[in-house]
Amino acid sequence: MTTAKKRSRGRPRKFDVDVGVVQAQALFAGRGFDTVGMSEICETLGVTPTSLYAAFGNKLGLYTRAVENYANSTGRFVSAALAAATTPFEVWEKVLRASAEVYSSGDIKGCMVLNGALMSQDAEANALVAAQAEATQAAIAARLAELGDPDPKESAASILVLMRGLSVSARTNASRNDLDSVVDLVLLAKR
Amino acid sequence: MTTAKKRSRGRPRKFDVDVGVVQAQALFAGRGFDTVGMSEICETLGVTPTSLYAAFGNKLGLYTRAVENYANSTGRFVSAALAAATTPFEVWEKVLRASAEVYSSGDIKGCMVLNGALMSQDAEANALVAAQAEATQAAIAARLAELGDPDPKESAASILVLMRGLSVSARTNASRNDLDSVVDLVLLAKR
DNA sequence: TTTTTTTTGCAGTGGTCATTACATTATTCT
DNA sequence: AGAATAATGTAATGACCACTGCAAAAAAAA
Repeated sequence: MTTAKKRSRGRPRKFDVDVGVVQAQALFAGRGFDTVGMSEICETLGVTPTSLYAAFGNKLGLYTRAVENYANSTGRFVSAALAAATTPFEVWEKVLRASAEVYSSGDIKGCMVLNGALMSQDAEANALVAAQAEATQAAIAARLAELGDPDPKESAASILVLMRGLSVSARTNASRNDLDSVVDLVLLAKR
Repeated sequence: MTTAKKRSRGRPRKFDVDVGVVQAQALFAGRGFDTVGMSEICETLGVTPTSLYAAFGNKLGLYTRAVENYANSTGRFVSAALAAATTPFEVWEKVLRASAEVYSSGDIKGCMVLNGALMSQDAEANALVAAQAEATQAAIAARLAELGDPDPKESAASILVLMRGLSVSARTNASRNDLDSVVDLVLLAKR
């Protein structure tokens, strides 16, 4: 669903907006909202502040695009896991296993949304990622309910607590094996 | 072990350094290293920048004192739990239950050390809390080894992943009950 | 009382932050 | 060609950042 680039009136853009969002996403995912400077983003994208603001409005606008893009790319693994699960247990299994894998792979560790909630003092930026996390939790609860879980809301809340642990640990120091061990342990209890 | 306040030469301090550390700790614990400004700390303590820098050197010096103070007060619950445990299972039980309780009580949710690692871009501040977290993990591993755990290092790593999940969740949105549910689940597996 | 030591208050340092005014340039529509 | 539109580059904006120079003030030591 890459945006169709139809030429409109006026001077053409020097840079690709979608590519810019992806580059900004990488910066924000790595260090959160506050500590990534607009000047740094400008350097990375090879664009002047004027152009950046013309394209995204302000920093929060760009961050919003970045979070949306994350949810629609990397973050898709959750809904994929939910779709693949055929029992409540499989929801736990597939979501947590995928989390451990996704969060510990690549050069930026952890989840942009879950980690982002801790990394900012900006109220609006926090609200953005908080809403995203809540939506994910709600989706998990809905799927669990569909599959007959007796207490889908509590289960979904627990899964999110565990995902946060995996995400933050991946970012700080934990190995892939450390994450898998925790998942194994939890699944042992749910079996 | 409150520092004995012996009068030395020179003009006396207008503020109590130990009290200042506690107040600064509250600010840092709530929002991390970067986003708490020295000017804000000055206002809170009722002190000018000059006095603050005379007392603590620089921002990192004050943060260091704050983290140390946290480790020696709130953070003591871990070593207390370790001392009370008489089996490897009890290490899991007492550490995780105490974590859920401590992290969800008070007005500042979560652990200053575990959350702090995510909240800063400053390399030295990060190294400080990372070292503190590693020390805690090592202490858990040592106690597990003492009590005959077959793989104390992996167990300690898992416990820290779970503690991070509890801490971050407490800070973002989770209820006490959400945290307890996860602990119950894990203990079920370890039983 | 005078000297020494330490902290204080005031006012600023250079630097970085997100954001923008202004004029210019490149494109499409008429 | 000429008007309309939307991007561009240059250069700056005020606000805030951690941090400090300097002189006055308050205590102990001489």
